[in-house]
Amino acid sequence: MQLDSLDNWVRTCYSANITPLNDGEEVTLLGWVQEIRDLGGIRFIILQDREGTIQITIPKKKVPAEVLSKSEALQKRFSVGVKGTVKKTNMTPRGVEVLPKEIKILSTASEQLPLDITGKTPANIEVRLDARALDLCQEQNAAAFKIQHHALAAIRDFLFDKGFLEVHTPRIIASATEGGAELFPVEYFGQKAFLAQSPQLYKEQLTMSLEKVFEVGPFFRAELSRTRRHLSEFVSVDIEEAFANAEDVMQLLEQVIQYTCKTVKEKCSKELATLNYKVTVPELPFKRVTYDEVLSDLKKQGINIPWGEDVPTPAFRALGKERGYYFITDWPTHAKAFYIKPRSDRPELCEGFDLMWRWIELVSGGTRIADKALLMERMKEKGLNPDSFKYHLQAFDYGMPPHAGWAIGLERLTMVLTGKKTIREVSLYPRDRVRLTP
RNA sequence: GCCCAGGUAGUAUAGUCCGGUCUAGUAUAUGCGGCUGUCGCCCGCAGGACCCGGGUCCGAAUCCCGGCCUGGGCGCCA
Repeated sequence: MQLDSLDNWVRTCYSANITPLNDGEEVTLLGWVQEIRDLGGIRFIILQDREGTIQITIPKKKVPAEVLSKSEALQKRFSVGVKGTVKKTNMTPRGVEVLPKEIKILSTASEQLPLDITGKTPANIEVRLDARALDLCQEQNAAAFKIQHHALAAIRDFLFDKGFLEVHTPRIIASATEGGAELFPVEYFGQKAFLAQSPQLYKEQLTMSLEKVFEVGPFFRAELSRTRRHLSEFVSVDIEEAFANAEDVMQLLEQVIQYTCKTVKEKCSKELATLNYKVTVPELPFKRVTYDEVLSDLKKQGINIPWGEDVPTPAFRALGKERGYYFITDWPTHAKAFYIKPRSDRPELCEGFDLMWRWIELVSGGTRIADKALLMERMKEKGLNPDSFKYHLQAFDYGMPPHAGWAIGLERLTMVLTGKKTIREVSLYPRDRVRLTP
């Protein structure tokens, strides 16, 4: 097929911006054919762009021959440009349609698409991910990512306002940041290297100069996880703050979450309606529950967790979904990472916390150890060799301030904000144990 | 790594328990034809599928074994 070139055409507006008030105006629309309804003497083309759809109406006997023949050649997903006149009408739900004066066919598409883009026959997530580029052309599938965009923008705005500096730390590292074997090895000019699992050590070091920092970026975990809330590559929103403790950053966190929910509720009403989901703005402060209290609540339900053990997911589920957002504090020291500060009054407990939403761990954080000797001791208790952390440990010789921080799993937060039950739905191109493409 | 469940047209499903008019049904999508106000348009026609290999049996989508692939739960964690 002979394709048209864009030439000097410039979009005058998105489809969604056209209202009956634009009656009689000439518009240039760029987008895609979503649907064609041909009734014989009249043909309706639904043109879609990022912001929505609009009907192009073609009364076959009243349009120029060129427009008629172009419109006959159209198929679903063809990329098109339409120049035409807005007409107010009571024949469409939106109250407007566009009568075309000129149509350009900018690209074509397969006759049989791998997905039903009208959503009449929804495909499974596996099939959708295999054709992700097309899948995202459906409004309800793109909606989650528009919400994610606004959520992240809100988080950034809030942190900037609180004086945080956005930083970038390495993704390629020489040794494990938190120990364990859950790293992806990479070859680095003949040396063995790894993909970073977290910016933890770097952001801590930065508190002694930049004081309040945050980073948004992908991190990598080579865990053989197989759940609806794990990815091998996920986006982390990390902060670290000098001269702060766990309670300080918990207060910051609950404000960030509240502000994000408020922003999403205000700016994404269309997307939330598309997803048929409601975001509620949580009240502050969030409930704080200690590890011991969680254990005793579970005991009342007949679930006995020996003290010191981590709380298994089924137990969290048993606690009920009416809990919403809540903090769990005062974890056993040995259950948390080596850099989490033990309580000075009761060293078997630590100043680490998790922010839960129902049974999902959304955020984890805490006061960090600022004392080098204690940090080395904790490393050894965790079976880590302090020698492999020498570049990190040396920072503690130069005036490491007391500090605290946390990390939000962006995709998990997006699940909470969109009601999606599978994390792969809120990752554009998810990576998990079995999926490496597209 | 452990434990379940499942693989049927482009997509989504029925059928599998208890083998036989299953020549594998339906919806949607696709192609062709018809229709001047549709908006999940409508009507007609057409093509299109039992994951792979082996076994049992007169006969296998259905039962058995092996393989491959996928989903869910656990653990781990964001």
